[in-house]
Amino acid sequence: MKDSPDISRVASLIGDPARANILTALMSGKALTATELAHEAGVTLQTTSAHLAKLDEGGLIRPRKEGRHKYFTLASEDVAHVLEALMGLAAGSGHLRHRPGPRDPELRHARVCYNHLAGDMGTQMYDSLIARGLILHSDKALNLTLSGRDFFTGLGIDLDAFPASRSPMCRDCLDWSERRSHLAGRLGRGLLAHFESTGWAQRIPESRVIRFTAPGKKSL
Amino acid sequence: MKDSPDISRVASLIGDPARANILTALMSGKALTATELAHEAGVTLQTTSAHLAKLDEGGLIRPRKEGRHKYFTLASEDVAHVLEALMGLAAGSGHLRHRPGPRDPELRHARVCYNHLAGDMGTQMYDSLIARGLILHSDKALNLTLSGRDFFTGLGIDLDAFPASRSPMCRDCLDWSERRSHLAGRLGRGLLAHFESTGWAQRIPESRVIRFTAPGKKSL
DNA sequence: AATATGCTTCGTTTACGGTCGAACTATGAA
DNA sequence: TTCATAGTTCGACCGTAAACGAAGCATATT
Repeated sequence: MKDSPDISRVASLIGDPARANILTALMSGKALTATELAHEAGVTLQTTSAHLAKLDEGGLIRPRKEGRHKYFTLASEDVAHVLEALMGLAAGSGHLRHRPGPRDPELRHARVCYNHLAGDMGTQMYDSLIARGLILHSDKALNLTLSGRDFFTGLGIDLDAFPASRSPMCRDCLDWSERRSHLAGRLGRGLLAHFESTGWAQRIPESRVIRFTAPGKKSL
Repeated sequence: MKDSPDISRVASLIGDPARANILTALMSGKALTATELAHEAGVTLQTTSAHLAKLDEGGLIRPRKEGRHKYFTLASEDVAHVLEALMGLAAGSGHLRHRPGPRDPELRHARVCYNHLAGDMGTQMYDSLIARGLILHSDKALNLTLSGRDFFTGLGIDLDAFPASRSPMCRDCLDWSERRSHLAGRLGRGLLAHFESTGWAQRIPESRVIRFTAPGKKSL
């Protein structure tokens, strides 16, 4: 009767509106403080503190103390993956009670999904990388090819400089808006960081929208 | 402030223990009646009826009236995908309060995940199919190759006989136990059905365990 | 030291939702 | 028709947890 992992614990954590807002805000990949998250969630700091404690205890977020601030990030890419999948369901199954405001088309076009590029631009880039043989779907997961390695180093991206965390180099993540894969993983994060540092793209503050500049559009 | 789809609605639906049990039971892919689900969930029929109404209203399950019975199934593969992803989080993030009972290793070895094969056997089969060039990762998704088409028809599986639903022919779905991809989609369902009809495998009643017979093990 | 800022803990209130008993509807069997 | 089984609806109860005010720590800044 109790054979599968206990879904309801995690799901009920995400199920509270305030906590869902917190997690959605953290999908940007930026580390946010408790007060910032309180503002995002629309509740006071006290209740936010309680929520953050529960999310931490549930393993969904990871705290980091820095001076008198406490920064929070999502605990892993798996969490981000689950959240995107849930957004897909929520967007599909009616109940999209956010009327398509002015920023919505921009969100579908290009947005940040836990520090990598998502939306229409994200899936286009993913397709292009596959078509040019720079990344490859091997047995189990996505892998970087040799020519891909050359390509990215030629672009001025130092692949070995990435922190050697346990997260894979390449990973696919599916969009709730496009319902197709885009590139995640260390390479996905590195690419977006590169776009920003070269001025090809910039994040719009207080949202997940990414806007590409004119020179940035020629990269495809 | 309200730019992404509303996650909390869906998540809170899954967040209730009784409903989570119901959804987990439906992961077997079999259509179950309200009373069966009530038994699964451990609550009375009245409350189950309320839960089922909410799950239906939320678009997670789909009812089907058959005589005086009412059968329920998951609404789509996307729902199953989200549930598996949640199981992955729940299994990873501590709190696996189901002590590894006798059936647990069997579950990790081979189980049914919304009518297709999952677990160790599932990912092995997936890898083997890819390695032999029978299915291919193209731009966006998984595709059946021509040689794959021949192979399966040679095996006695009539691909065109599958109901031409909107769900894709091939699809990858990731395991909570193996943390790797296995084959889903119409082909995945068809293969498992084929295994059962030829006597290579059989489902263990009242669980998601699949047990392979001796002749079935030679198929790899 | 003194003050300010960021966050946590405590205690209380409040409200929402899960639960079941009992009565009602619907479909099938005798 | 009558009885039985499957499911729904209603109403009331109850528990839990979300929310905030107020006070308590902790880490800066002056």
